[in-house]
Amino acid sequence: MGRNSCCVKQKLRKGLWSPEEDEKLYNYITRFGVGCWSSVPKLAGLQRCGKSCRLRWINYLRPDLKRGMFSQEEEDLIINLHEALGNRWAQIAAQLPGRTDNEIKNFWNSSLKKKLLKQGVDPNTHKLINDAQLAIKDERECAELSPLQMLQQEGVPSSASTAQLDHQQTYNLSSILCSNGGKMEASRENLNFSSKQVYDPLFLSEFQANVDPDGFHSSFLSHCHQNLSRPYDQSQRENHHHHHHHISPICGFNSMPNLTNFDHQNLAAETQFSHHSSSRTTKFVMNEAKESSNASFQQAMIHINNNDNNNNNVVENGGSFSWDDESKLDSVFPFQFSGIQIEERNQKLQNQNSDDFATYQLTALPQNMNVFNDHRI
DNA sequence: AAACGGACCAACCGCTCACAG
DNA sequence: ACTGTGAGCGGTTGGTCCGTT
Repeated sequence: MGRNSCCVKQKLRKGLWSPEEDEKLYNYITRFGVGCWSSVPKLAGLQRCGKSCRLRWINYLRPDLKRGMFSQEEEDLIINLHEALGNRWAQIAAQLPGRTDNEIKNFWNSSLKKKLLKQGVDPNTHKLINDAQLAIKDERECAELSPLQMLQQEGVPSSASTAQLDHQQTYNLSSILCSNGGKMEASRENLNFSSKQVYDPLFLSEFQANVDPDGFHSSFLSHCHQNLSRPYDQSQRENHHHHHHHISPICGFNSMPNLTNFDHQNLAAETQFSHHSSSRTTKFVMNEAKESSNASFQQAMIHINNNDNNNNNVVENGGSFSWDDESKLDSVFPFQFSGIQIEERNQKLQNQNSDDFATYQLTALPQNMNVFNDHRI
């Protein structure tokens, strides 16, 4: 007998969110921020559990969400990060502003996995399917071969399409290449990540800090209100369709995401939280590795950097990464600190020698609950 | 036209972790 | 040290759409 979920226990609503529910949650969060998720549904007038509200906000309502198809750059980054991090979707998502872990996870399971398999790459190990045999081979021999030679040796026809070969070479470089020591391969197992749970100290507190004093993102809401008259089913269907074709024509509370680019850009500019969270999380990951002086992790990151350099110049210093150069840390990932975030970081650096972004809390905003008491739905 | 199966994705579930008391 | 609670994460499920037979 499994235990009942919180929703069952409290006889709360489950399933898809209605536009009205979305509107309530959106209005509430934009006005008051998130104090404690478990109290949000009550205060927002929703028959949902806090968990469900949190998920809805993170995966759908957050105004900084990017929608539509994953770009080639994003796709490459996901594959590279997955190779280094495994199924740590939240950490992967932290490097892709505007994307949620759920979105990336779904994309991976429904698309990328198959894509890699088609290319003869095991999506779990990121090695060529035949690499089980390859692993048994003398590592020294492996170190002496170029990736291309190895692919050829493994029976990958030299007539394989250039694109495919390039892809394989790129994504399997760290798997195939053996460094001089023969033990520098970046794999999930030897990354030796801290088992400590990594919270992306998300947008929430930052969002709260950026909420319009009037309590509304007027551009977003006015746009939404214009569209609220759309029949739910109709808009849902249309959106589903459009989502597949990567067009976000309207903005309303439907059960599919549909922020327009215009809205997204405006709101992202206002709030900036995903960049913030990305940087923090990146810092955390970096510091974890830095502190553990784990060469494999560093190698993994360099590997990612090198690939990114090859692909789209995301990183500046892939070949000569140095942990000691704090200023370079920020350039390792494309999402920079900005504004208040820099101030915050500098303070941190001053206060505690720059080494502890992991200690950032997801600061629950309105500790003064009177704010909530004044709120009537 | 109906049935079927696959793809996609939002949402749920159960677990772990952090933290306060 | 222990316990309860809330937050967050990753795996999984279930609903919907669409293409094929």
